[in-house]
Amino acid sequence: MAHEDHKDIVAKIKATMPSADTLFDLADFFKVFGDSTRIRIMCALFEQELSVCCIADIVGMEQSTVSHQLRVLRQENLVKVRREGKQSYYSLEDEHIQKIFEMGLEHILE
Amino acid sequence: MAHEDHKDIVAKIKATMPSADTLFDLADFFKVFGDSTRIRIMCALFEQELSVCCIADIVGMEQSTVSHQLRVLRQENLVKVRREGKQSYYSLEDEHIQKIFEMGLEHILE
DNA sequence: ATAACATATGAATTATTGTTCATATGTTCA
DNA sequence: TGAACATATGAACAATAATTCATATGTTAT
Repeated sequence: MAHEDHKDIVAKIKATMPSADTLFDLADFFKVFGDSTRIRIMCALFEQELSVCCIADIVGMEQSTVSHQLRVLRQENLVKVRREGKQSYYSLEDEHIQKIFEMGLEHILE
Repeated sequence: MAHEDHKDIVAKIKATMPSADTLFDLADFFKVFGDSTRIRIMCALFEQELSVCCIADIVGMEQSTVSHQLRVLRQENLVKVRREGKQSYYSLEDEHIQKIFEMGLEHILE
C-alpha cells in the first residue's frame, strides 16, 4: 500500500474506529483499573465478599478513602453492595473483571 | 463462615493477594488504558501501523500531544516504533492489548 | 551546507484525581 | 431515646497527569 496517501489512510482508519463517545467511555472504564488502591480492593474481592472495614484493613488505608473508591467502583458497575446490619458487604459484579486483571498480569510479567 | 472474625478474614485475604509491588505495576499498566487519547491511538493501530502525523490527524490532536502519549505507550511496552526516512511508524507490541480492549468494550456495552 | 519536513522533548499551564478530615447518615442494642 | 458502631459524603488540599507552545533533533534532497 505504498502509494496510499496520508489522507486516504486517515479516512480509512477513521471509518473503522468505534465512535469517540464509546472510546471515551472505555477509557473511563479502564481508568478504574488504573489506581493501585482500587486494584488492591478488587483483588481482595476476588476471594470473597468483604465489609468496608475489612477492606480498609487489608489495603491499609482509611475507611473514608476506601468508601470513596468503592463508590467509584460502584459507578462503573464493578462491584455491588449488600447491607447486613451495620455493615456493607461488597462483592464483584461480574467475571470480566478477573479476566481483565489476569491479562494485565500476564502482560506485566512478560 | 459466619464465625470467622475480622482479624482472621483480613489475614486470610492478605495471604492470597499478589505483592503490593506487583499490584502497583498492574495499576500503572492499566493507567495507560485510562486516557481517551491513548485509547484512540491504540484503537487506530489495531488496523495497521501508522506514522505520527497520521495518528495526530486521526485523533485530532497536536503532533506534540501524540508524541508524548506514544512515549507513554512505549514505556509500558504497548507499542513499538520503526523509523523509515523522516517518519516514525508505530504499531502494537502484542495481542493482549486487543483482547483487553475487547473485554472492556463487552463490559461497557452490557 | 542549507532548506524543508517529521518527530521528540522540556517547561509551563491547566485539569483531573486521590486522600484526608470532619461530619452526616444509617443501624443495632440497651 | 441515646450511645456505640459502620459507612457515606462534602470540602479542602496535595499529588498527578494531559496538553500546548517553543524548540531541539533527526532525515532527506537540492
